[in-house]
Amino acid sequence: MDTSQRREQRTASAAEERRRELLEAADRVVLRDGPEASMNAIAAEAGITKPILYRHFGDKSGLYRALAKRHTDALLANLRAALDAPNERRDRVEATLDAYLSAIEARPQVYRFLMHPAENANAADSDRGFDIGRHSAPVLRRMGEELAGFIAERLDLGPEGEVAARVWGHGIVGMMHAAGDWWLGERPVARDVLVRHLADLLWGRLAAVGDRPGAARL
Amino acid sequence: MDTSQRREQRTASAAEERRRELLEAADRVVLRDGPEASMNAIAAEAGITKPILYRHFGDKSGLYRALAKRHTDALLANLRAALDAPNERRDRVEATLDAYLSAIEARPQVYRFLMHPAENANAADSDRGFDIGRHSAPVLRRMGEELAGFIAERLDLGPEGEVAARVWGHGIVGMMHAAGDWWLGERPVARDVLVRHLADLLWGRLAAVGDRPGAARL
DNA sequence: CACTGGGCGTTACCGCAAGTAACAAGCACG
DNA sequence: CGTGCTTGTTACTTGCGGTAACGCCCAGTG
Repeated sequence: MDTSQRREQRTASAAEERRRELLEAADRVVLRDGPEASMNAIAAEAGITKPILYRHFGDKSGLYRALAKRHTDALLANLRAALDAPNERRDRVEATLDAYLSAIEARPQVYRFLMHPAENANAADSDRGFDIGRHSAPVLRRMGEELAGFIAERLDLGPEGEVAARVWGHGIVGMMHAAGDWWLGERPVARDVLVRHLADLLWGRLAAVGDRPGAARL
Repeated sequence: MDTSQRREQRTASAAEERRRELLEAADRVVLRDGPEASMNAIAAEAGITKPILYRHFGDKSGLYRALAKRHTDALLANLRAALDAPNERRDRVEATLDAYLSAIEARPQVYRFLMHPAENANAADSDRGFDIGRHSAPVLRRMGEELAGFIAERLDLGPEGEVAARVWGHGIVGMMHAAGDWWLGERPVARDVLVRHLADLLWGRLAAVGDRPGAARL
């Protein structure tokens, strides 16, 4: 069936094109109204109605996952570039922190969408309520895994190196995220100051610094 | 109006008692069904109907905030105790990490409830969608602030000490949270191993460790 | 040419959860 | 007794995610 194959290809590529358009419409709405945007609103922005969205993405979390993937891919590319530069280790760490913080500072709406926790579509947990764990946003998981792989590959951590790298990867990402979230809300200092303090923390200053002179109680 | 005062006091204390009962019923339901429990289910568990819940707590996020406060208070008390012990700094840090991880390991349902992000009742953001920042769960914010205060009080961080302490407080809490969340999901190692790796990270091992021997590209 | 199948699109609906209005009963106090 | 407050109810509205059932168009086929 030659003709039918061609037909399939053509319709398939057209469908993908359509899907991209729908994603872009969804992106506009989500960046305007936040993650609580309704499917109706997204469909309206795309000039269509709900059932089409559902045909393309299954359900809302499917749409949001597709949307999050795009932004996450872009962000990860930035971070990888910063982490992979041929500098001193400290410089690379600072550059990576700065890249992340620049991203969330420049596009807080994207940040908000990526962190909002409505994209948890696990299939095999219905019989028992045991979907504990996995509360960080997928973007954080991916960043953590990525960084873990990088650490395991580049650093000599000896035995237990695999586990240590994973702990460090997720831990460092969590540190960056929490500090960034706090900073984004209050904005008490300039970005480079924040970066320096975080790098200091990672560089062991917590262990090196002395007790406070006047601290009577301890 | 002596009698009316007494009456007020009595009814007030009775209302508080009732409120406690309602909170305990809500707690049972939430720990059984997860944070997506419906107000109907909670009311049923308490043996009443919805409007009474709304009279007591305003709305669902009010109820959840009251519920979260209890658990957060308890958790913070534990952490404070671990952090305040008269040991070496490293021992105290490890004890605190272990206290947190023990808590989330022992009662993952509580953890799940505390981390779920449905308790965001900000009042002054309706005109513009600018409630960016503040995506971590309130429990993380509180832990971060608490730790920041502790650090600022005990450690001699020189100038910029206030800011540095806040960055570190939120950063360390975020590190602990992210690593704990990952660990709780996969459970690849025992708790004390995780604690050691996290403490190593805080103690600057990231800076101290060498490049991997076979790492050609760099 | 008539015809038929499948993708695009619609309207109209279901179920469910948050939140509210309006009303009923117990009970202390004047 | 009756008045007012708290506790409680039923029954509703609104808004969302998700779906069923149907119309349209148009490429290929006999």
